[in-house]
Amino acid sequence: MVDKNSKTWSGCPVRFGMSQFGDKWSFLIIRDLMFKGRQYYHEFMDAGEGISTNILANRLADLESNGIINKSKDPAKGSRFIYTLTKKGIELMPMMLAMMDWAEKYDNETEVPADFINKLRSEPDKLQQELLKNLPT
Amino acid sequence: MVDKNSKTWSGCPVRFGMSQFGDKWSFLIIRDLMFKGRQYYHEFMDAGEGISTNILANRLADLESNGIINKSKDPAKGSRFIYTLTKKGIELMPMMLAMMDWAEKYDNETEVPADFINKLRSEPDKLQQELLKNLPT
DNA sequence: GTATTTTACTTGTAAAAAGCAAGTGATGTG
DNA sequence: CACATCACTTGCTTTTTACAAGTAAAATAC
Repeated sequence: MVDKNSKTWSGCPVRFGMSQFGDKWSFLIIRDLMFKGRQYYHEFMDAGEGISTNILANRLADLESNGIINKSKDPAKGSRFIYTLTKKGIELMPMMLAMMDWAEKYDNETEVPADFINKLRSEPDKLQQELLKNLPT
Repeated sequence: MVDKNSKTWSGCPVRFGMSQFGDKWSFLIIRDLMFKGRQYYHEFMDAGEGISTNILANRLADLESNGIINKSKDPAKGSRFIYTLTKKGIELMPMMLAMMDWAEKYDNETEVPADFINKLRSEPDKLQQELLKNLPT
């Protein structure tokens, strides 16, 4: 029996994962950081998903609090912040790629480029290395 | 721009995935079916997670509607139903295993057996075959 | 054949979370 | 100094989740 009102839901990996990043907006933020090159609050806002400003702010705070993303002042422009994935966040990549692999099979209207999927299935480690290289640090 | 009020959120794999199974209770149901050998409504209720009956009923209906699980009458006892993963549901296993792999690193209180994790990392395909063999059909 | 139990829910309501629109404050620019 | 940019906060509404009680179909006991 777990105390479902506690925050971390330790013990079971699925339950723990859900408590750390397990709602759709968090998944989409991680997607944007990991694959879309987005790193500013306004870029998440402008991703076209329809998120509300208070929800975005809240999710970014949760992800930072859980150690999945890092928030720092933009040295070039002090009025904005740069969000990046931490090591803990970057290590979600295998799970994200597995989700994309699955979704490509079952979404009739997927927009994932065919060569991305081909590479994901034929050379997964190489694709992951390339994606990791593209991440800002 | 997507219509976030529509149900399927096609196009982006992460968004699509979230629309198909993307809330914590759905993940926990899939976990129970995939790894815990649970297949009846009362078994999900008794898993000790604290889910409400209307939420469980609603999530099972959604997962069935999305083609991820199958619901059928128990031939041995007509007053109950058997839930099983469909092919579409079973193919979520790589993602679930990747989530478990990640969680084992970051949950200080994980209860996953060490030999399960060792096998997941040293012989992932073999572990998956064994898990698949254990699933009811 | 009837009463009771089992199993899977449904219903009504309260609490919590999500979402909307407007507003605020720190920082930058002209 | 006025205005723009950027990242939120606030107050309120709507939706979802959770709680507790109730219902119906099927099985079991007698």
